[in-house]
Amino acid sequence: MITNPGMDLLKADNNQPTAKRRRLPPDERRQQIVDGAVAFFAEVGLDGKTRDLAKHLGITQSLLFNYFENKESLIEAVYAQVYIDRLSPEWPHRLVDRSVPLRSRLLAFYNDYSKLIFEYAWMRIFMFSGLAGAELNRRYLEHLNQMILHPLLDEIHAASSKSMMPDMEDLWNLHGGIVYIGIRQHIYRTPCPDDPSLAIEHAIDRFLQAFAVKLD
Amino acid sequence: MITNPGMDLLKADNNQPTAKRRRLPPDERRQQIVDGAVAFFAEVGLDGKTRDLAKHLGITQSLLFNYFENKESLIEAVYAQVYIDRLSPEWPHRLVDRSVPLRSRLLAFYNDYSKLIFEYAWMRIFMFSGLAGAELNRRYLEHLNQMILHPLLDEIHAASSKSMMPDMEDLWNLHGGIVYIGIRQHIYRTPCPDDPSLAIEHAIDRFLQAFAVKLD
DNA sequence: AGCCTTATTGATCATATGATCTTTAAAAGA
DNA sequence: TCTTTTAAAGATCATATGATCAATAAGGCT
Repeated sequence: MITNPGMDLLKADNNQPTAKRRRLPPDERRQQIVDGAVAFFAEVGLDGKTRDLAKHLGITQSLLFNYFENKESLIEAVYAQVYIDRLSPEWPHRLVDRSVPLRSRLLAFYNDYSKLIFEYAWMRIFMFSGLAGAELNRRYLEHLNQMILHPLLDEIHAASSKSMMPDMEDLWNLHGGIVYIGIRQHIYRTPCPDDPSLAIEHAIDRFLQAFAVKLD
Repeated sequence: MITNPGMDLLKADNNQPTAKRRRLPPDERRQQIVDGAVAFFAEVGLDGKTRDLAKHLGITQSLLFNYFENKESLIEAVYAQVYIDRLSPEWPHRLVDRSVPLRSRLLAFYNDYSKLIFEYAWMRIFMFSGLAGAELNRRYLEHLNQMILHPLLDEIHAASSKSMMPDMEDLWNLHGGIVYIGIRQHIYRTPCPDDPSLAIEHAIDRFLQAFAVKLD
């Protein structure tokens, strides 16, 4: 990586000889550390080293421990920052609002949801913590199951022909096919459509068509 | 974890006071180390410590460096073991064999493929190495794309009605929805069907139905 | 049984890493 | 301007970790 004199801030390898010591209000500094930690751990994983994070932030390593008791509690703060309010509380209601066509509700939800999760930091930290066995992931997925997918299944049942009814596993398949776009993009870094909304729309339409829900 | 006097071999915390030193032929020992390393790194990630691996294997840490120059080359061997021959070379031919109904080919392929990849070590090491940015992953996915998905798209085009033709992104959606079962199972360790073949069958049928391929 | 080869061990090194603590200086108030 | 507070830096510690190497003993051979 070549040192770029124009973009000094937030670069990992900050070669600035004497970056003047800056005093920030504790809350502000703490938030800066958490934001930096989210980006940093999303990049290198939760085993990332505190010295590297500090360099990335342009502060000393010891300062981190002024704001967090230990590395574990720093990662807790990262989790909190990333997981909090991912699932907008209005969706459980909007999804069952039958004054809106089911297809529209599904499209609106997944376009909204994909904007939230198809994000570098979220996608990767979710995967890192999942691999690490974090209870948080299972809680999140259970919450998604209860608050979103289960109500959604009822809605599709209500709208589908009696001969072909989806079960929860079918719905997870729809969900997984959509989420997989984000995995390809941010985990595998493989070529992906810039805008996933068309692929999402097609996936939803195929799903509804299979259960004889009319596409209006 | 309780020490179980019956199952002494391969336990991580091997409390056996004096496990007699055993001499193995180098090839055999090397293979034992690779196998253990696959299981170990799949469990804890590629940042797993060599001392822990050695304990897991019931050998000394220094012995590892007798068989591998350094940790990196050990991980290379793990990659090789896990990635080699995952994609059976006969599939590119079987998938385009039009003497067999398309649906049957798809079902056969994904039932076969899912058996290969819905495996703890494969799934997790693929994800760990993907997150680490390993070039191997992209190469694998590109290979999958060229050898499997692209021919498959042609087959579906040949069998589908002219009005609705899937594109590559649709096919990735089918693929992703299926792979996601393995992710739920082995990455998130979330409740999953014991046998994924029914879910796979349904996903394939929905897909084919959407493109007016007759389900015989 | 005794010897020889070499697989395996145990001790050890250099560096990396999380964490602590004393010292320094930025910014606010008098 | 001087003082005071405390955010931030710098030095340092204890342990962890990848890697090395001389010493040991398992197992084959005569």
